[in-house]
Amino acid sequence: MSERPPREIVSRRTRPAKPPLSREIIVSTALDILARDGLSGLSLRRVATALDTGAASLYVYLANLNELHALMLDSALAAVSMPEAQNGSWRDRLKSVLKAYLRVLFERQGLAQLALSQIASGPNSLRIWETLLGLLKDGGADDVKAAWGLDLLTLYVTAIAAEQSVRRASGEGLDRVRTALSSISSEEFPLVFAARQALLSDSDDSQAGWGRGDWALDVIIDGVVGGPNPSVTSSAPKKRGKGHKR
Amino acid sequence: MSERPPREIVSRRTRPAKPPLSREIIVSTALDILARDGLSGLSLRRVATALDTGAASLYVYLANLNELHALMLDSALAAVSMPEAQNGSWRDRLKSVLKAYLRVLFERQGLAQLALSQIASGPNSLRIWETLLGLLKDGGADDVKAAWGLDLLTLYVTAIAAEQSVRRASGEGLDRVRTALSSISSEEFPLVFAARQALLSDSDDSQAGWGRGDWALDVIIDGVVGGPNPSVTSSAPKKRGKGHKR
DNA sequence: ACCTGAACACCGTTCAAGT
DNA sequence: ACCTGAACACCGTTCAAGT
Repeated sequence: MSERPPREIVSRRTRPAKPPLSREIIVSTALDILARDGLSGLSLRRVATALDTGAASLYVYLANLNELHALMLDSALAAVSMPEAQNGSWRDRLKSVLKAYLRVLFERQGLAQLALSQIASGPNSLRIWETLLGLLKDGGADDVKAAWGLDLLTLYVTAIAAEQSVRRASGEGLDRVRTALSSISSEEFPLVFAARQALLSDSDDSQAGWGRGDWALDVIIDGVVGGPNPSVTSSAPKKRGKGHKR
Repeated sequence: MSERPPREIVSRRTRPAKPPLSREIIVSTALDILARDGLSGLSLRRVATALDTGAASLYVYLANLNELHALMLDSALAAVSMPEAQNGSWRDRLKSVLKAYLRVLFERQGLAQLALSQIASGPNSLRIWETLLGLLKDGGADDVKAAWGLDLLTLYVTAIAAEQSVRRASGEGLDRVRTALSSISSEEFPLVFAARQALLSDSDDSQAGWGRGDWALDVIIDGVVGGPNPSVTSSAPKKRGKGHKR
């Protein structure tokens, strides 16, 4: 009778039926971890732990860590909102998409780094590409120019976001520059010395790295839309007004 | 007499006096490993092994892996050659420096990734900055524009190099895009479908990602030098020739 | 001061074994 | 088919101990 102690009765509720694993759950859990701990805090083991399983279990749904990264990126890009059909000029709409893109990369620590090493090519990326190509063509770019412009603009936005969020994460980076700049001799590097204010202001317009970024977008858009072959307006960003020679 | 076996005589040459450790030796060894095995093959442990010591020994010379990365980057940038004083126009010289920069980042697997996460700020970076600022001012940029332009141009070059070398390393990335693009429905994404040729050609001009890159540099340079405030020539890349109104 | 081995707390990935 | 634990071959960094 007392051979074995009475069975311990444990409600199943204590450890509720785990939701079955799935790509989606894995990806969204990974994005949560990314948001909380940054890229360096993200690992398959941690994702697995958060899902109350072992790392090996994830390999049923993922080929490897790299694939998880790609899926995370595309999933996050779902949040890039497209402009309403006819809100403002093509240029305003183009910039608004690019800013939305930047904002998404910026909001999640480390997402931009993923974007740089991935070339997002999932469905959400395609949706963004389609929109950007359309807007560039609205601006007068031909097929080739639009394609190059798409690449240049997204690369730029991604690089901006990556540069700044890496610094946010590692901290040191910016300090290193600051000290390097503050200890410069005006004789050895006169121009750098003179420009050190402006050079530091780059990363200072905190929030979204904007202001300078807005200028840069205009610069690039102008170059893409106007450009080498003599066609279309080749005007400067805000208002140049004079030349629309053909 | 025969208590102990005769002392084994080993020439010191067999394991020659190790050269003393130093930052320089550590950095150059690390760069060798980077060149051979790429960024993913670089670790403090491997550097230590190559130097015939233990990883812990490196901490006398380095605060951490991050510092090693920064030192490696600046050391590699020593190879960026500056243009001879008066070879060609400021624009040609500017582009030649940027291309030299790109070439260096491109030659060593993984160096570009370091550059993105570091903001090179060692002596060699400063030398490059100084040169670029001078050339931009030669082109008519004011202080602020030159500083922004410096940042925009180096960021672009770094991003180009990083994007392509990551792909070279991970292989998968580009294939993923290729398959994604080839299976696109012309109904869902008509513009992407139409542009798929041009989109893929990006990364195809292998060697240095040039051609398209040359165009992009001109676009950016034009934007920086000409620009929002009405001054200077606001001309398109190759030859616009007409306006040098001031 | 410099170097070392061992330890700590992690990684991604594979594999045999369970259900 | 899906999940698991254990193992493999790695990491960066710290620390007590040696010279």
